[in-house]
Amino acid sequence: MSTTSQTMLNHGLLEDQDDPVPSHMGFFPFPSNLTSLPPLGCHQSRSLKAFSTIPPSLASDAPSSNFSETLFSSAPTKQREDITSAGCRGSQLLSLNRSSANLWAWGDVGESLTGKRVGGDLDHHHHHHLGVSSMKMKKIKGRRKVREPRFCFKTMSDVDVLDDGYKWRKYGQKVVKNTQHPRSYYRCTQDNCRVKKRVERLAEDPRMVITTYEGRHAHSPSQDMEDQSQTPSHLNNFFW
DNA sequence: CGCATTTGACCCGCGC
DNA sequence: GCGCGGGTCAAATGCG
Repeated sequence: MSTTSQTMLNHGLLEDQDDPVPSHMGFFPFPSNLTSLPPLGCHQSRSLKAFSTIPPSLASDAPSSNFSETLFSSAPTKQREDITSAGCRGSQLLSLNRSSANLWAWGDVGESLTGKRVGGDLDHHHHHHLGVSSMKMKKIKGRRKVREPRFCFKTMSDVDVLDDGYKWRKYGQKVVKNTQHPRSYYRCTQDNCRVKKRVERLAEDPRMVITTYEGRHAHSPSQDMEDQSQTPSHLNNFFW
């Protein structure tokens, strides 16, 4: 069982992307047991989007569930793993550094934020090997890879897959090195929606679930969440 | 029977 | 160039 706050949060992404997405689309409803948001203003930072603190303004609103910490991040996997494996007991702003190994991810976010020039190359890049459908999204002129912006957060939950209002289909599972818990890979079941998410448990504290979203939904949650998403809330209008 | 999950194989990038 | 590790595919399997 996960924690039980009924608060439904929508996060919107405003960055231009290669995908033509209606402005009202692309929201990230966060799991119902997620009780905090990153501090306002985080969307202004292009190099750092990791938060582990409950904003003071929201902390008092947080239900007294066993929620303990939420981390938002657009950090690429390796960095995120470094963070989590380095110990998450603190509630401090997490420092993320670019690394050459992860330029693709940062590059994507940065470019999409600053100017965008991704679309053309991307759509016309051809591919003929196995594993194409998603691989095609990753290469630009053989060097730069393209990834959707990522957001990860950490939640204390007994269930791996947090209910965020979207339907997900599992497409892979992988044992991560130095971890006894496998990482699961999910894809949004909606047609033409390439949003993926990755779920894993923290090695140090298996009670903590790390969920990483990648991409933007090109549709609404279209489920029983719709009602809640329309509930007026100062949280619903938060944007990265 | 249709859809979701499982799981081994494969691909790719990166570091050495 | 090779090995490793992460990410994805897709056939097999499970399940309602």
